[in-house]
Amino acid sequence: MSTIHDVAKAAGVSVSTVSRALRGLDRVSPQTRDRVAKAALDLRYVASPTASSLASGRTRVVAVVVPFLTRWFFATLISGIEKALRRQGHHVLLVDLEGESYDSRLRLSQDMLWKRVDGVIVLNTPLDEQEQALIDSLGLPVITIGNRIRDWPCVRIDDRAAMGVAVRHVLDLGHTRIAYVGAVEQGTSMLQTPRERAETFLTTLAERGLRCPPTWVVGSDWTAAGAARDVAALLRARSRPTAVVAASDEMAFGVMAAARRAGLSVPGDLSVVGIDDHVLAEVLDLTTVRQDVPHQGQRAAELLLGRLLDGSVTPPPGDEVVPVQLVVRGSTAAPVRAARRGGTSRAASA
Amino acid sequence: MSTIHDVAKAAGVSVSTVSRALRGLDRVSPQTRDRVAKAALDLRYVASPTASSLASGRTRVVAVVVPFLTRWFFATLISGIEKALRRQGHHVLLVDLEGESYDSRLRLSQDMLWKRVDGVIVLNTPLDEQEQALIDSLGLPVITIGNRIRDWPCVRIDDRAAMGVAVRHVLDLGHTRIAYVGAVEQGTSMLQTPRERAETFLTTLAERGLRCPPTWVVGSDWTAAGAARDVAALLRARSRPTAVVAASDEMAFGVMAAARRAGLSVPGDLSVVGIDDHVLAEVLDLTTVRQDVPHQGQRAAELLLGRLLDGSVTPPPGDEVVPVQLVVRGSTAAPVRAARRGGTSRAASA
DNA sequence: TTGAAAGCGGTACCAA
DNA sequence: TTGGTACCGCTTTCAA
Repeated sequence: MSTIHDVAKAAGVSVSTVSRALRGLDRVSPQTRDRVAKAALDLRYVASPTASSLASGRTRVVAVVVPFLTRWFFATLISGIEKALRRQGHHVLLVDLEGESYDSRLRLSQDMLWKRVDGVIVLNTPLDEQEQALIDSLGLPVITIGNRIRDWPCVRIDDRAAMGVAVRHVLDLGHTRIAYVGAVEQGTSMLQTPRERAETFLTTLAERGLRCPPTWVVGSDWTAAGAARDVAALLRARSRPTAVVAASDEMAFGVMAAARRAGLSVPGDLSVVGIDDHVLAEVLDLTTVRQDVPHQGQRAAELLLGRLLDGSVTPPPGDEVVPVQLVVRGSTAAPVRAARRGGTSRAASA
Repeated sequence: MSTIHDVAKAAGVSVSTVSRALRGLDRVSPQTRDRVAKAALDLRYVASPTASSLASGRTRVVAVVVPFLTRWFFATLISGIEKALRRQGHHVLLVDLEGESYDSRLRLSQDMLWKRVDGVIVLNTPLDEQEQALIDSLGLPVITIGNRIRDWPCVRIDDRAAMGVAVRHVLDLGHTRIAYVGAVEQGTSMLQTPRERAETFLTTLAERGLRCPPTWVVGSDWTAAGAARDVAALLRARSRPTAVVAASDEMAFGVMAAARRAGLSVPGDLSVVGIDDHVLAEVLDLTTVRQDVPHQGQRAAELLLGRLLDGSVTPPPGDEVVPVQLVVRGSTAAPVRAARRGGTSRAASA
């Protein structure tokens, strides 16, 4: 492949001129610019990103830090980020923190970032003090998504508002016996989303003068399979809820599956509502609170690029909160009278 | 941050020695090595990857080319790749080819790869001649996953065998009225997987002396929602199949949803089988043919690393074919007698 | 076993 | 508007 020197020679100018001309800087005459452009094209010249990076100190690469990426939510975010970055000639370096076990994730280390990226986007991951200090010491700008970390700009939905919408939806349908899936033991996770959603579930019930027995607030690993396991007992109990609010659509899928296995029909015997509008929510006919995931990725990328491309761009004053919207589908309905009896009305299908 | 010169000064040696010592090359005395290591540690020195790349010509970055990454299959592959690469100090640069519309994907271009990565892993994407020539001219080693491209090593399952297993499963249950979802119009896609699975569906039926009416082989965009749309008419017809074979689990989910909407029970009125063992397959109780997706990503990464780390490693002789396995769950059962009547037994839930 | 020095391929400052 | 030329920070001969 050809270098900048080849282009300079072919165009009959110096390498400095080639560099300026190709990057669109001013102080290059139109004729010169054309000549250089033509020479570059002829030689199929593309500047070595590694050389430019070394010389300029900018890599045009952004690290996207994810707790794991096999989940629809993260993959979709990344897709949105990638597209927005690419539009500005930037690239995504994936940093997957998923460790061997569920809780032991990898730690962000210097060699993942140092001189490798110009900025960082952190997806729904709480970073510890050391990791935050590392990023600071490297002088990297950061945007977070979903989970706030100190004063770094954050793109997110209002988790409390979203949960409020979900809960009020089933309340408005007339439900009073409502369970919750997605609670996380206090201190187990530093994530705001599980905590805020769970809290809001309880406070929203309280606003209507309702209370929920502790056993009806069940923890979960936030997977569909986990949620199905976790609510199974609840649904087979003599006294069972008429509605389940899940903190995410994936868990809601698990709840619907568990209901079916317990011989309960949805929404006849049990209403189920989630949050996200997962790609499968429509086909599985799940009522949910939609959030625009690709958009959040895009916005995070744009905010970061704003700082990267124009250092003078002031960091946005507060978080960027993206609106949510209730999407009513077939998994919720008004409760049937006398729903207090056990759920044994119909045989399970399997 | 400190540079190699700082370390050299601190250790009282030359930069060349630091370079050798830190990279574990021989011809460095143990004492010197220790001294350098200590100095590097003290200074929190991490070599600038951009500088090493420029000097060495190696970036320790691998491009992972995906048609889109919001699908479980791709996200899971990437996760497997990332972990395997990281173990060897390599990184993933994401190249998402998803374009604005479904068919108009981005083309691989020189500036995505040139001097940016040491190798390429292509996930289930057919590259055109130009793109192949580009990679050749850049001298990059390539591993493909799922879809074979010329003689580049490919990690994949045997699509024909997998489909054979799925079809024979429903045949063995006694089904004779079997439909298929996931056909792709000839020439529309250069992908081998859709073609081979569809072909094998038909030939496997033929082996048992069965034939399938053309209208029972339905095309699809390979999404759950698409499949649900595409089979809806089929399931409401007077004369309907007792089983549907879907070319992927996501489509199978769509078929199950469509069945439910048509008032058909699964597997009572309709058996459904897919391929993949999607993360949601278990909870949705779908019978499927499992493939180990993370493993395929891992193997592809390992094959590539073999060539990257030791140029003398001979490229593997043929494709690396990963085994599949039938996983029988609750979505398949023997057909009920007189299943020929229309599906109107039960009201849809929504 | 160690050190000196010439690149790697650009960028950016300064002079012309 | 252009060209000359020090770097950017590390790798890699080649000598010592």
